[in-house]
Amino acid sequence: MNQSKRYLDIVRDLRDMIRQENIRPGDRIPSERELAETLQVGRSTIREALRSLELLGLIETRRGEGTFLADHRNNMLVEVLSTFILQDNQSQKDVQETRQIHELAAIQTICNNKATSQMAVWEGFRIRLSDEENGFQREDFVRELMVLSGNRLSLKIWVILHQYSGNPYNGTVSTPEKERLLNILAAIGQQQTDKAVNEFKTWSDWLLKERLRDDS
Amino acid sequence: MNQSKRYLDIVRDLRDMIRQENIRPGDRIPSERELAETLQVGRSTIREALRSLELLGLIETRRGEGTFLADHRNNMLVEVLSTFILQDNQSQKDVQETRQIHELAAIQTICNNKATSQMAVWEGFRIRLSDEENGFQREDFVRELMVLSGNRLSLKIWVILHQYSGNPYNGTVSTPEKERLLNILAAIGQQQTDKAVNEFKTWSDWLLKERLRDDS
DNA sequence: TTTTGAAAGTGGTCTGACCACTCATATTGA
DNA sequence: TCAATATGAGTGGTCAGACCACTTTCAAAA
Repeated sequence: MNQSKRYLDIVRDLRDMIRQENIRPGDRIPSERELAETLQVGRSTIREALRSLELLGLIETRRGEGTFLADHRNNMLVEVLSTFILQDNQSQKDVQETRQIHELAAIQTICNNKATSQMAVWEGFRIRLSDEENGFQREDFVRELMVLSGNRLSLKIWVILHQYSGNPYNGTVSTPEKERLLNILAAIGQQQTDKAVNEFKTWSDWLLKERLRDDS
Repeated sequence: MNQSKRYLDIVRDLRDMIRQENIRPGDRIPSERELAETLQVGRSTIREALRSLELLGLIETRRGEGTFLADHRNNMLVEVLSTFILQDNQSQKDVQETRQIHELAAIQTICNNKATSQMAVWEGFRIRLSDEENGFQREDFVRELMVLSGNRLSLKIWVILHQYSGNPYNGTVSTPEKERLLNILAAIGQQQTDKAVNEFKTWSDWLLKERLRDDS
């Protein structure tokens, strides 16, 4: 009777359609008008369903082209949720802490895995650090850690938190920092997990303190 | 130039409005027509934004009554996402991993803090575990960990991931589990951080494996 | 006083109309 | 012939207006 929320049915129908026709990420799904015709509902109802799925990052729409099943690797779910979740108390401390949680977990994962701990990219960082000329971007290093940890969700969350943190790794390393970073890189290469984690934490905490001092 | 997606702006506007006017969960937000008038957009655009937020479980609409800010208990989000996203093993793995990252960080924080590690609530868990009659809900324990870690952002992320994970801690502990948990509780009480973390990880991993076996 | 029912307000849906944009194709110009 | 251009079909983005179904309110009727 009161089956309110027809757009929810549409969401279901879409899911089934995607399943049945084996539509894969990146593929195009029928146009809004076509779906409205097929499912016998108004176009606005179709759009409500599609917009919902879009906000969830499940589909992607391109004006003039069509609607596509999204590669959920880049979904905005986390972003949307964060903007809502972080509304009340802008507890910067929580954000910083949580960001670091993900970073430490990443470096731990990397150390515990022989393949990732021995990657050439670390040697590359070492060289760039030793090169006096070359400005070493902190963020490149940390982002590499997050990427190589292999956890895409964690990476996505980190990116958001990193932005919220006011890009704490922005800028190039100072001379006293270089030694610290070389230590971390060495620990990674030798799979000394605890040492790498601790050194990183020390560096990260120190950096944060510096930044606070600069602001005031 | 024209940034498409007006409804995304609406989402932002709504967030700001909710924040500014201090609208709390359960409170009513302006009607669709009112919002359309205020924000100078068509009602259908407003609806697209609202429907998106509804699917996320952030608002709740009742025909004839209005739209309300939701309590964060809605699990439609989980249902929809699990049917769309979680088919992918890698994603599933990422979610589980990320959830555990937050849990391990929480238990570590608790152990490192004398106040939280000595709280009476742990003694309460010990008693409940020893009591044969009393069914011990795993989830109560883990949620307590997350809450007492003091990081509200981490807690909120965890709640979401926990739902995504298919409530891995659902149910009561079996007899062989009790010893494991008692060990964890003991380690917490004695502030043996590493031990607590490792024991917890072992338990969590074991639980996950059990669950996978049950499913197949 | 209690009951009833009409009115106002709200979300749910549909229709039809434009607009802005993309892309494939036809047309034009060299 | 070939390249540049114009055009038209198709698509998502948005709007306005119209009903419908439902809830609440409150004044009129019993």
